[in-house]
Amino acid sequence: MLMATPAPIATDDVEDVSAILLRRLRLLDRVSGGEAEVLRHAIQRVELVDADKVLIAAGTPLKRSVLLLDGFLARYKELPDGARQITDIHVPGDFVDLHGFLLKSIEHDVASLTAARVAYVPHTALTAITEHEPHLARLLWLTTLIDAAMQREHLLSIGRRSAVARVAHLFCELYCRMASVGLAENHSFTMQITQLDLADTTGLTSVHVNRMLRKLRDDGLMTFRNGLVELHDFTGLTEAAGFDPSYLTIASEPR
Amino acid sequence: MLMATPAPIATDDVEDVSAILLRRLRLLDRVSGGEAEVLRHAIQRVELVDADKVLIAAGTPLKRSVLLLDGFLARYKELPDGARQITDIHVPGDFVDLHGFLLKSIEHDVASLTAARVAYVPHTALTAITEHEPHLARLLWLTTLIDAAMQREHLLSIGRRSAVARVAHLFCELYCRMASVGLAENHSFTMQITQLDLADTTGLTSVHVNRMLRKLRDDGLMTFRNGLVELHDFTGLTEAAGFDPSYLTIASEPR
DNA sequence: CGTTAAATTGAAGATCGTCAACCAAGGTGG
DNA sequence: CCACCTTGGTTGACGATCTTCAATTTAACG
Repeated sequence: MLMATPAPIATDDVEDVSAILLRRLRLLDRVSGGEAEVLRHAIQRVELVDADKVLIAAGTPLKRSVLLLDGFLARYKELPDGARQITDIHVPGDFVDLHGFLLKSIEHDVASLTAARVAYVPHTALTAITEHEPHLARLLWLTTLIDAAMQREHLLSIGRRSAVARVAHLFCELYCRMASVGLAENHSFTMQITQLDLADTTGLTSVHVNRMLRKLRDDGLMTFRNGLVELHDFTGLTEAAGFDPSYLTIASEPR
Repeated sequence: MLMATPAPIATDDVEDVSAILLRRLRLLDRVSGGEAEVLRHAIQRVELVDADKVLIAAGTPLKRSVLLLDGFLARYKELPDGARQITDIHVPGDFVDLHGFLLKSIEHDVASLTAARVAYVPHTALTAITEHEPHLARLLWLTTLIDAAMQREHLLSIGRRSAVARVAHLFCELYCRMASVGLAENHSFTMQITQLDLADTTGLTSVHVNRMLRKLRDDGLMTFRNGLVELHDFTGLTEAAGFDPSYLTIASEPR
């Protein structure tokens, strides 16, 4: 993962690039060697992007989709008055705008929250997968459905949870997602995003997020400082959040 | 559609049953005669349900998916304290829990808001479509992606819009969706849901929804009484809502 | 009619936002 | 090398929006 202190990043190791996606898909179902090979060939180019760059502007016609390898991306919508709502925060291994494959253009922006490394998959390759690899196609479809499940949990948070619970819930979810791809352990991970990003995700103001983080810190549940997330009392945090990860961990049955 | 005053409902006209889904899909792309035939055979049973019935409880293993023919269904999540958040309101023609096909079980409940008529599609038929009808499979996938796009707009509403705007936006969206399947015209449609349902959708209380409806009525924008929705000043309402329907009307390109 | 669910309105209070000031850290240029 | 500039974080005071509580009205229905 990208560190606060610069770390060497391989930019063209395609083998490694497909690995994180495979790891993700294999949490959902068996992926055959042939399918893995098809995925490997579908991934075209690797690019580095700085923090706070718009990768995809709403409405742009799309011919390829973005796979996130390192760093954090966000999808968000904006109101005329400038208010921003982040609908999804993406972690490495996420097929960020796979839905753009069939939507042809997306109605929201995609931007980097931190420096990031991404790969591109042309839509022609995805069409071919739906034509010749139905099982793999179902798995890719499934990843977009899990995205939607996370959006629904997000709706529950913003619509019905208190401000503290929203912030706590977000970190519970991010920890689980990071851990599932091997980027978090011991209830800790690094994430160089701002409190304003958290506010735009939780539907709060940065001022209020700051107060809620302070409360969580005072209660000994977690800290978030300098991009380091530490969940000191994970059980207590999940209770404060009303967090139940079942929407993330899908029962493993053949698809 | 189901009326306040009972209307005759055909319960076994399978031809008619596939028609509303076809109409929906044909808004998105060309559907061949062969594909239409496959869909017709995929639809198995038609059932009537009363208002306020849980059709699918969260976590139940699923072997079939629900197609809504008449009336209104909702998908929602609940908090331990009983607070409810509706994530999606479904209108006739919606493939309500198509995502249950690959998720195998869904993490939220599906219930009827009004009396409704539904049809079932077995998952074996859907698997067959992904195996033998890739283009049709892409169209079905696309409908789940449009659901997710509506959820994102919903997130923007709850996270960043004022209470009046949220209510106004919801009715703008429902009108457009009803009109697209021929169930609304002249900026009016019938919908026998309660103000509590609206509250659980918009993340407000029923008391506050009531006040916002009053404001919209006083401003001459719309009325909602006895299940009759009338958008007296649609332009004004879209302005109050910040409504832009582009997330619903997908550019028609081959998929 | 009597009963129930839903809508309506008022009054009071809590949560969260706004405004404003200040601090800390890191980068830049004179 | 250090002033200074920018970005992000922190805190307090105050106010607005929305919730809560409660009472009353309306509508639907046997």
